[in-house]
Order: sequence, then C-alpha cells, then structure tokens
Amino acid sequence: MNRTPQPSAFPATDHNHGSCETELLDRASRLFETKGMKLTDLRRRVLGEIAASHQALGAYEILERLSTKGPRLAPISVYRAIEALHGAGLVHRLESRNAFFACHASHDPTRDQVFLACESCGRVAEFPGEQVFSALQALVEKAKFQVRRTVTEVSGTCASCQADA
Amino acid sequence: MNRTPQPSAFPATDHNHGSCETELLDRASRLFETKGMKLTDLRRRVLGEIAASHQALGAYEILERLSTKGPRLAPISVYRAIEALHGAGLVHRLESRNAFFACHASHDPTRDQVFLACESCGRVAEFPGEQVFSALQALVEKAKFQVRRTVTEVSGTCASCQADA
DNA sequence: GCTTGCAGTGCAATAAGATATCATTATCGA
DNA sequence: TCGATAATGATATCTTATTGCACTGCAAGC
Repeated sequence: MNRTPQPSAFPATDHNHGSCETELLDRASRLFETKGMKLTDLRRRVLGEIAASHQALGAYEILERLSTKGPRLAPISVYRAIEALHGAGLVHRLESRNAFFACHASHDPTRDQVFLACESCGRVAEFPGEQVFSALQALVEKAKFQVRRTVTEVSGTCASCQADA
Repeated sequence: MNRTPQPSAFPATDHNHGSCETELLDRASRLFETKGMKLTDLRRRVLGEIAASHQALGAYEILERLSTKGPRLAPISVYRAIEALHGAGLVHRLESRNAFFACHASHDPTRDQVFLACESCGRVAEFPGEQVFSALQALVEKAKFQVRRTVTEVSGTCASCQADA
C-alpha cells in the first residue's frame, strides 16, 4: 500500500487515464442530475480526491487530503459525501479494508462486481464476474437464500506490482 | 438481526444442534493441542459466547455478554482470544459486518468459503462454493492477479426467516 | 412576497472497532 | 531453579462511523 501507483499499473477494465477524471466528473454531474440530486462542491471535492488517488482511500484519509486544501471538515461531512457518491454508483466500498475507490466502469450500479485489490499499490480493479455470480446464484438458490447484497473481494498483488518485485 | 434464531433455522451444512456446542469445544481442544496452543479459559469463554449466540457477534458485543458473567475484560483481551480462535479456524470473520461467528464445518482452514449472512436472524452459514471459487480463479488468472485472500459474503434473508415473514 | 418543505451542510459529541505498549503471570522443558 | 515462551492484565490511543440538533439555501405552491 506504500508504492505509488504507476499510470499503466493495474488499470480498470476500460480505464483511459488521460481523461479519466474529467470523464468521471462528467458522469457524476449527469448521474446526480437524473436522480434529482446535486453534485455539490463538497461531493465534487471528495470524488476528486478519491479519483485522483487511484487507490482505495479510507474516509479519514480523504479528510486529511482535503484538509491540505482548505478548512478541516468534520468526519460526518466526508461520510455524507461518500454516501451520496456511493448511492450514485460513483464510488465503491471495499469492505475488507473499510475504504472507498472510484468506479470508472460505468456499469449497471445494481449489479455486483468482483473487486481485485492490490495490497502493494492500493489500487482496485473491478470486473463483472458473470461466471462467479452465476455460480453464486446457483449456491444461494440451493440454500433458498434471498440475496440483498454480495461482497466479492480479492486481496493480493496486481500484475504490475508482481513485475516490479 | 433482532429476531431470535430458531433452533431449526438456517443451519450450517453439517450442523447438529443438540450437541453442537460440546462438539465445537471438543474440536477446539484437539485443534489447539495439535498446534501446541492452549484452549485457555478465556478462549473457551469467548468461543462459547460466539457459539451460543448462533450469530455473528461484534467484538464489543462479546465483551458485553462476557461482562454479565464476570469481571469486565479489556477489549484487547477479547481481540486476542478471537485472534487465536480465528487462527485455529474455529471462528470466521464476517468482513461486511466486522463480526465473528463460529465455524461448525470442520473444513480445510486454508480453503475459502462462501458465507451467507441472514440480516434478520443474524446467523451465518458457510459453504465450500467450489464453483464460485473456480470461476474466481479463472478471473484472477486472466488478470494475472496473485491472490492472497478472498472474501465472499452474501447478505440477505435465510429460508426460515423468509418463511416467518 | 411569503412560507413551507426539503436537501445539504456545520458542529459537537460519542459510539464502535481495533491496536500499541509495557508489565505481570503461568507453564514447561532444560 | 532458571530461563524461554505463551498468555493475560492494564492503560492508552487510534481508526472508523454515527447520532442529534441547528442552520442555510433553494424551489414549489399559495
């Protein structure tokens, strides 16, 4: 988690680095608008911080980073912004680390994804994982379990960090 | 999470209720012995509390419950006991809830399992999920990702809670 | 114009989860 | 009995997350 991520390292499925932040903010405005919500300054700043890091950041880490650029916020403010961004599908939560990362994939937000989280560079890639989820589907059906939410997270080392080591 | 679990509700794969706690403690002694560790009083009490609840319990919840039966422990004591039990494969951690539950399954501890966590009764069932993990395996291989650990958790409603509703 | 409602924010406090550090005790083999 | 190691106790602190209440700004409806 200490190594600075390389631009080319462990990119998300359809991640174009040059314009990814602009694109993300564009998508954000549109998404919020269609939901009758607003991409406020606070939300924009929080999203920007997460996106710029190219990592999964804890809420207090985001708080710290924002503090270097303005007045110190209360934790709750950051959490509220994250909640809004999460609800809009712009950021995902990595349960195994209590951290948040930007979603560049523009996938169906109701659809679960497989997250691969690199312990070396801190980046997270997401994949649709259809095979995984259909196997899971079969499993829960057998158990007659009614699913509300699925968490599928893999921790390890991404290809480019393996190469570096 | 508020409903009292029924004896017959959402049992783990090979879970015989009548003797499950005794069996678990038996298995615990044996496991600790083979590892050159001890099933101390503290560890036994923590394991007993988790097992008796038939739910996923937070560390501080365990602390509370133990406090009703003796002197109040420091959080670290509970965490250390949990760590030992977890290391022995006797309890699992539910990442999506920061909680711990007893493992009745006696499976290979190095092998990941799929956890189904009921939001109504708080119980957790575990399954080998071979299909799921082989699909996951295929996915990470494609991404050339080196896996250290996998978290596969499903939240929802178990069959018996669905029936109750 | 008002005023009502509501989304968003600010602020203070605290709950909940987890770990660091150092001291002390228990156990067991040499 | 000594010394090494495992386990626990005690205190403090850190990280993560939420509750409650007050205030602001804006837009719909009168």
